[in-house]
Amino acid sequence: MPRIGAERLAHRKNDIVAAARAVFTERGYEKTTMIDIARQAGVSDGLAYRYFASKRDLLQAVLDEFYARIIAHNEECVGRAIGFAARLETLIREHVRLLVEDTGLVRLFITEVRSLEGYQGSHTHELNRRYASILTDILVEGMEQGFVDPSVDGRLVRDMVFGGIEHLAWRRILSGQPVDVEEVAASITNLLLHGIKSNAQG
Amino acid sequence: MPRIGAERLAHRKNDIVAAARAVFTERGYEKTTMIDIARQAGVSDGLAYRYFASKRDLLQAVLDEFYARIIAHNEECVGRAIGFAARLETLIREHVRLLVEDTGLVRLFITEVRSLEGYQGSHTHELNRRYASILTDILVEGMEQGFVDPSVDGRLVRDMVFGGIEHLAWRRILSGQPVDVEEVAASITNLLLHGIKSNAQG
Amino acid sequence: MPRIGAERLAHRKNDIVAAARAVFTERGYEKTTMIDIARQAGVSDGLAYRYFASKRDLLQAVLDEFYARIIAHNEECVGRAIGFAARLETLIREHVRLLVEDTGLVRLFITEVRSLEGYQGSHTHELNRRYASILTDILVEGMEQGFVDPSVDGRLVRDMVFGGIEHLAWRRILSGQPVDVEEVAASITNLLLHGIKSNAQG
Amino acid sequence: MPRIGAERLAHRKNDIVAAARAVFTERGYEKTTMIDIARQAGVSDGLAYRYFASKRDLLQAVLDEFYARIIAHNEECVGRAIGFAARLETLIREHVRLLVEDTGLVRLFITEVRSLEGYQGSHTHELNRRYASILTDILVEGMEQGFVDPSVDGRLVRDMVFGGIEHLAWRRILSGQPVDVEEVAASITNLLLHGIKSNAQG
DNA sequence: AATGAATGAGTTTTCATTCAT
DNA sequence: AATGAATGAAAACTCATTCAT
Repeated sequence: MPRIGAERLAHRKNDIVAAARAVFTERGYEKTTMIDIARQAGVSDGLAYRYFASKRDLLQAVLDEFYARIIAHNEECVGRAIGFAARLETLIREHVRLLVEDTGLVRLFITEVRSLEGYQGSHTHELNRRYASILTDILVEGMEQGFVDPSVDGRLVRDMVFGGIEHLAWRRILSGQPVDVEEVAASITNLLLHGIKSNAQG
Repeated sequence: MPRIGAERLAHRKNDIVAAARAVFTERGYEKTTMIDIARQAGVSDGLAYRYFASKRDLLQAVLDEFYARIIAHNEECVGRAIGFAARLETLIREHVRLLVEDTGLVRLFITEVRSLEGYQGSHTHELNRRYASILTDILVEGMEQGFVDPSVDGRLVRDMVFGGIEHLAWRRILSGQPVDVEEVAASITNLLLHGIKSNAQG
Repeated sequence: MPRIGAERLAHRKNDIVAAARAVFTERGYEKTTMIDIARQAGVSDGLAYRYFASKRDLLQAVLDEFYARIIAHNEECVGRAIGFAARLETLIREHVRLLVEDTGLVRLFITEVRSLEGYQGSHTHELNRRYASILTDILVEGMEQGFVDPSVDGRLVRDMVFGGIEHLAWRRILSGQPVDVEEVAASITNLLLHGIKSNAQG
Repeated sequence: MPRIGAERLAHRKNDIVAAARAVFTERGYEKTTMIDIARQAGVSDGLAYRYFASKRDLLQAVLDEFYARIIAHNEECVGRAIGFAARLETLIREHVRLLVEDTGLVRLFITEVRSLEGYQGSHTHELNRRYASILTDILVEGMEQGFVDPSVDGRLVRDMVFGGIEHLAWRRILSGQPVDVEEVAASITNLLLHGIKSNAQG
């Protein structure tokens, strides 16, 4: 007599992950209790353990879901853009948007994911790799088409783009100033393409 | 008649701060216990409380000491360099060196300092501001001398430099690959100055 | 679907309060630990915190329960007695009985309740007031009926009765001598009514 | 080379007892730390242990000194009064004064002395006995001279007087109202002598 | 499947007491 | 005699996790 189908089960599980995301991003991993999460999900704390073996696993699920979502989103956006410059700016724009709209999740990611034991080789690491490859692919294509200087180190660009935007997002968060996503993305793209050097001097 | 002078006292205090730095950077703030720190310092846990009123205070001390050290170091290095490009590369180089040599501390800083209650307007915030101004000053000077395009947003550059190097350091740490500080600094400086665009296309 | 009903819940809570009463009265508030109480109640220390937010709260609960019990008991006994003298003696008798049977609780009350922060205006204060008013009401009635000298200060009488019995109870406890409640109550009532002065001299 | 004589030694000891009295009475025994006491006495915390083997011993010393003082004071005052009624009122007056002026010490006494292990047969118990005997002696004398009804139980009177005044003092402390020592003493004496019964009815 | 009562190890912090100097 | 650094044994309280119902 299966009264509750796989559908309902998955639904419950999603509820719990959603609740965990909400509380983790608000309070941070350490300061969040399983009861906080359960209450937020409208279930008992015991039930969470039916779906997730530990608090850590729940974090993993939140992070994976986040990654999957942004990879899908950004891949799609970039796929729709045509040409090197447009693709690059699109990715930068969507990444800025992400950081600005999902700061809590990003912070959670940054502070926790890297301390996840066995990160190397983990599913999360693989997702991370895939996310990064969106940019890498754009750069490789750009190089092949002659838009990008062949001496440029793709990994360095990746660090500057993702690290720089992260830093920017935090600074804005702290100061409370709103961010104009389009404008900031344009500026970053421009900076990345041409650097800071004055043409007069160059 | 204190037989144990202020010297020994300060020494002990330094021992405890050093131990705290070591353990905090290895395990993170939340996962570190006062007993861990005390044991590392070779003292009892009770003694740590003679010098620091709380675990939080100890973190503050670690962070402040760190900031003071790097500000002094980088200001001095930059001060010795002559000319815009040299100054910029010097700062980037020293920042890379810092992140690579002190990754744990940087991570601690990033994950904890920003969640410090009352960060805005705090002593730490002021130190942060001062550290950032080293780069800002270089850029302003560079603009005045015509090396930097006037349309460049200094804060954006700051984000790209500090955020990018941070990201780079982390990636290297995770992968365990060694970093050639001089080479990486040169690459970053070059990237920052000229961007990624191919001259052939530009 | 809670399988363990409110009944069981209340039962547990009562167990813990009872255990707290036992240990507090034996060892005093400060010297009692939550583990002492939990062990006495046959539960873990963590569980006590499910029911009471703090050790202080547990004390409050013990005190309130005590007060409620004695107010109900004494009001009922006094209500059944007819006439001023009988009412007065009844209250004195029941108060003596209380002190003799519940000395530990009374001591707890005396030593702790008065140092309770925010005692003034608290629920406990209100209960205290109500307990005191049982005697006050008897005295007022006695005055109206001409049994009590109008110049008598009711509050003073209250102090003599409650304070005196308290003192007596303690002395007896220390010496370990049994107390004949009826006899002592009669003596106190007599003393209170007529004073110590010899009629021969009066 | 005895540089510091017994005199200075005794002086130090007195300083420490005085400091202990001040802090104990203000904060209570449990909440007072040895460092509080040492600081108040202007000495190091280690030194206190040269004079007193433990915190408990220090409490004992404070209590003994207090007892010795009030016994001497009250015995002297009572000794100067002439006649039963005057002696009785004098003792009551001085006891009220004591409670009102030294509330902290009295509270300390009440809350701590009775939990002193081995109170029975202790020096403090002996002092207590002696203090009580001041009143007993007055009553015995009063009986012999026909002022006091022979059926009166001296111990009961003692309880009413000491317990009653204690209760009164606390009530006043809590309410913050000032106490007119002379007036209150007169009222209590009157109540004790004549009781509350209306003459009209008696 | 679902609950939430129950556990107990772990955390920060305090403080009486000791002892090298 | 005097100091105060140092200890370590608690204590209050929290929370991930388990399990009877």
